[in-house]
Formats: sequence, C-alpha cells, structure tokens
Amino acid sequence: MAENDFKKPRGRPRSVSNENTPSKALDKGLIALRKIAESDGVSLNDLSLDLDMPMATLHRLLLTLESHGFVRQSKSDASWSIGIEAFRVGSAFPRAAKLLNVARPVLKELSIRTGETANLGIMDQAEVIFLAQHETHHAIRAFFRPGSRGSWHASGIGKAIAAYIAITDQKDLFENAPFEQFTQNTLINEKELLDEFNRIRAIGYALDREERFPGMRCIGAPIFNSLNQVVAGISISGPVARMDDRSIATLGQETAKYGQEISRLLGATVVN
Amino acid sequence: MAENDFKKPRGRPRSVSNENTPSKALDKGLIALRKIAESDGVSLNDLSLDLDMPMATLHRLLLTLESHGFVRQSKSDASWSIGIEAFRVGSAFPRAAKLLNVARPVLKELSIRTGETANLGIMDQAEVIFLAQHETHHAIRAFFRPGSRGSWHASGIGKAIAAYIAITDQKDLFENAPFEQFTQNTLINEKELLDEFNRIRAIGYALDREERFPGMRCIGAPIFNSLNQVVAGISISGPVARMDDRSIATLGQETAKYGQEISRLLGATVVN
DNA sequence: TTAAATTTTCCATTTTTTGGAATTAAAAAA
DNA sequence: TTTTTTAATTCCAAAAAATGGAAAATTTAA
Repeated sequence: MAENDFKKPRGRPRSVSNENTPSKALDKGLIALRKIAESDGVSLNDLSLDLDMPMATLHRLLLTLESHGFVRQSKSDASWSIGIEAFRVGSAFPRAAKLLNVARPVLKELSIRTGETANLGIMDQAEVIFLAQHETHHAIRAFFRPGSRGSWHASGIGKAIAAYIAITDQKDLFENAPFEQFTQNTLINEKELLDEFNRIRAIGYALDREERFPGMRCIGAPIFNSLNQVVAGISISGPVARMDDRSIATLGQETAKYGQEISRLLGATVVN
Repeated sequence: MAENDFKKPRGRPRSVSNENTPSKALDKGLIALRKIAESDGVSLNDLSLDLDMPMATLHRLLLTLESHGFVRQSKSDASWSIGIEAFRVGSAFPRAAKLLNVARPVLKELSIRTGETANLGIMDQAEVIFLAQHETHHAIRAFFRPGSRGSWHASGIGKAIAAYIAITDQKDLFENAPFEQFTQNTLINEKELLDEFNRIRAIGYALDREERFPGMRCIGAPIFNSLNQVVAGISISGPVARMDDRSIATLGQETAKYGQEISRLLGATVVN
C-alpha cells in the first residue's frame, strides 16, 4: 500500500482537486468495456439500456474497442464479450504477475491441507480484489470469481492486510467509516476495527466470523514483499460447520504459516 | 476458431469493408494503454516520443485511463503502469478462464516430466498467444512472457492448432503466405505447411525445428474442447542440445499425451 | 404476409479534442 | 549556492470529432 516515497517526481505537480475525466469519448469506451466484462455475452440493445447510452454512440465505441481486440462480437448472435487484447493488457498488471506465480502452488497446498477454498487477494483503495483461488471438492464451499471485489472491513484478507499497513494508510481506510453492515457480526466502527487489528497482529491471522455472508467463515493472513511491506493476503473460507470454534486455532495457524511461506518466496525477511 | 454458426444475427448486417476506427479519442487511449502494457513503468515523455503523440494529448488520455483504474502513476517517479481494472477486465476473457484453471497443473507436470519449459497458447487470427508457461530450472531454457504473440507458422503450438482446424479456416490462415522466414528452417509456403499438417495429424504432435529461433526446438500438441474443436495448444521448448533427434519421438508422445489429458478434462470425447 | 425486434449506417449540429506554449517544480550542472 | 536542464501539468482558441435521431437492412415471431 504505502509507496514509502519521500521523493517527488520532476515536473509540475498535479493539482489536488482533479476529479474530472478529461477525455469523454475514452471515458465512455472504458465504461462500456467494464460493463461487458461483468456481463459476458451482452447484446448492444441491453448494453444501451443498461448504460443509458444511445445505441448509435455505443456501437461506434464497440467498433473501436473491437478493432483493438478488447472486445469481440459473436458471429451467431451479435453479442459482445471481452477480447484477447484486454486479457493481454491485463496480464501486464505488475502487482499480480510475480505474486500469482509464486502463490499459486502454495494456495493449492493450503486448500488441500485444510480442505477449504483458498484465496489470494490484494488491496486496492478500500477494496479487496481476489486474484486467484483454489477450490475444494466439498459440495458446500466458498466461491469468488477472480477479479471480484469486496469491502476490506468484512473480509479475512482485507482485515489481515489492513492490520499491517502504515498507520497513516489505516487512517485513509477509515475515511468512510462507519461501513456497511452486511450481517449482525460485521464490524463497522473504527474503534472495533482498531481493536481487531491488535488481535490480528497478536495471533498472526484475521478471523471473519460470518461478517460478510451468513454461514461463511474466513481466515486471512498477510503476505509481505522483500521490503517487508504487506502486499497481499491469503485466506481460506468455508461453512461455519467445518470451520467451528474448535478448528479455528489450528486452521488459523496453518493459514498464517502458508502466508509466511509466500512472503519468504517473495524475499521477505521478517514475517509477522 | 470456427464458430460453426449457420445462423445470422438479427439487425442490419455489417458492411464488408469497415477498416476504420470510428472513435478517435478511444482509439488513441487504447493505443496508449497497449503501449504501457508492453513497456511497464514508462514515463509520459518516453510514451509521447514512442507513440508520436503530443504530451498534452497523451496526458489527458492517461488521466482518463487512470480515473477508471486501467493505469496508475507511480508517486515517486510519475511513471505509468497497468492498473488493477485492466487486470479485472482482462480476467473476464472467456476463452482463458476455464482453460487456465484446467491446464495449469498439467502444464507443470509436463514441464517437470520432460525437464523443459512448458507453454499453453491459443490462436487469435493468425497469431499464437501464450497464456501461461511453466519454466524448468535449467540455466538454458526457453522463455515467453504470458500474453506474448508469435506467428502461427513458426511455432509448435501454432502448427499443432492449425493442423486441426476446419479447412475453410486454414484457407484464411494462408491469406498472407508466403510468411516471414525467421530462420533457414522456417516453412513459409502453403504447400510445405499443408504437408506439415498431414505429418502432424499422423503423429499427433507438431515439431518446430529451429523454425523460429536458431538453437530452439519446440514440440506442440492440440487441445480440444467438449465439442471436439481444437481450442488451444500445449508445447515444450528448449535447446537443440537437449531436444535432439533421439529424444524427439519420446518427448513428442509425452507432449501429445498431456494435450489429450487437458482435452479430456475439458470434456472432449475424441482426442487426436 | 406482416409486424416486431435488432443491428448498423447516415449526416447536420453540437460538443469535444487538439497541441503549442506557458507554468511549475525537481534534478543536474556549474 | 545559483543556474540550467529536464519533465509533468495546465491553459485556451482553432479545428476536428462526437452525437444521436432517424432510416436502412435483416432476422424472428405472429
């Protein structure tokens, strides 16, 4: 999170209040692209209704996106979906590349060992982004689509990461507090969550006790890079029935251990 | 490749010759985005020179891309790199998601078993796109960045896929023949390559004998989906020294076997 | 056969983009 | 230290592109 930089770049600094999107056409194109990503195989008509843009305008944007391979149109039903160039560009996301390679086998091992779905995620602003997961074969199991988002305050990974970032960055996270109360158990106040941070640092892993979805528990642990900054988190999630109070301690230590393993592979020297 | 559709969509059909990009601003934004993806952490100045666009124009586009999270600017040196939203959107590419999950462990096994770098790729138009790879620990080894492209006619995966697509689709591939002659061994003529297709179908795998890079050999095999259409390819690549004529047959059968394994996992019933 | 649904194209009007130059600030050189 | 160079960011009037309602073209449903 914290890009501990005391240096500033050359050049005129950016003015503080710059909430506008200077290029309207590009802006609309990106909005369309994101919409297509979340609703795969969508028709021009639906997209037009969904985004409240005239069909003619949208169609022009889609043709341009298509000419670069960011979207493609089905020959049989004229519906639009994400193209290969979007995939290519996306796989250049620097934070994901190294992490995924290193973490994937560890993720699998954690999942097999604990019998639960294992997840890898990073924080972006105040959201957790799930990068990868390894599923169990249990009929009842947790599922997140890679790339899906979640609030940091109601997720094992989110809380595990937040507990280890710089205090100044933590302050930023609390800007929108109190947070959404997803279930009875969701922690929504700054004070509750700061206490939670202390608990997390004491035991080395974060617990989500049905704080996001009723019936689902989750255990998250931090991952550090070679500068010993927290950069990601690993977690397991499953039904309360299997992740009961008796098992939690063991599963938690297990999760923390695998988090440390990834940290080591990334070159971290101090873990937890 | 072949989207075997005999149905045509409703609506006015697209006119045949439509090579233009209707939305200029979006077009430029996408060009910038692609450039950033291939040259990570690039400065505005370099990007401006590289793309031959005025800095002011480019800067405006980057701000818009940034506002959607498609790029991000380093706080310390003001350089631009790919953002998380590009990653999210890219991971919605429908052809990659299932394939990658299924193929990754198999890829690893193939690599360990043969001691060479194993690759997974798909065809897009006349290009091979590498989706994933598993590297060996040999000092001398092949390396492709995920997302990198290559000509189909000079790659094991490309030839393996091309040998199994519909004849009408093969015709399209030969539109630009003769192809670029990368090395002395590169096959560049339609006739040579059609003969090669027969060989490939007879033995079940494709050989690249230093046809792309001097000193590098490659063995590719096709992967089929549940409709028994070829959708991807798997390959191993390494130095001629290790992939000599004696070893080729064994390695080839091994590669083909692992390709069949992935096909089976995808639900294919007929393999090769 | 007719009507409805849907995508694609057209084009005069309106809005955005454009990019050279000015501005601001840090790094490098003197 | 002071000056020069490098680089990012912003401004604004001229020029170019986007807009979107309506028409065209085609398939499906009635």
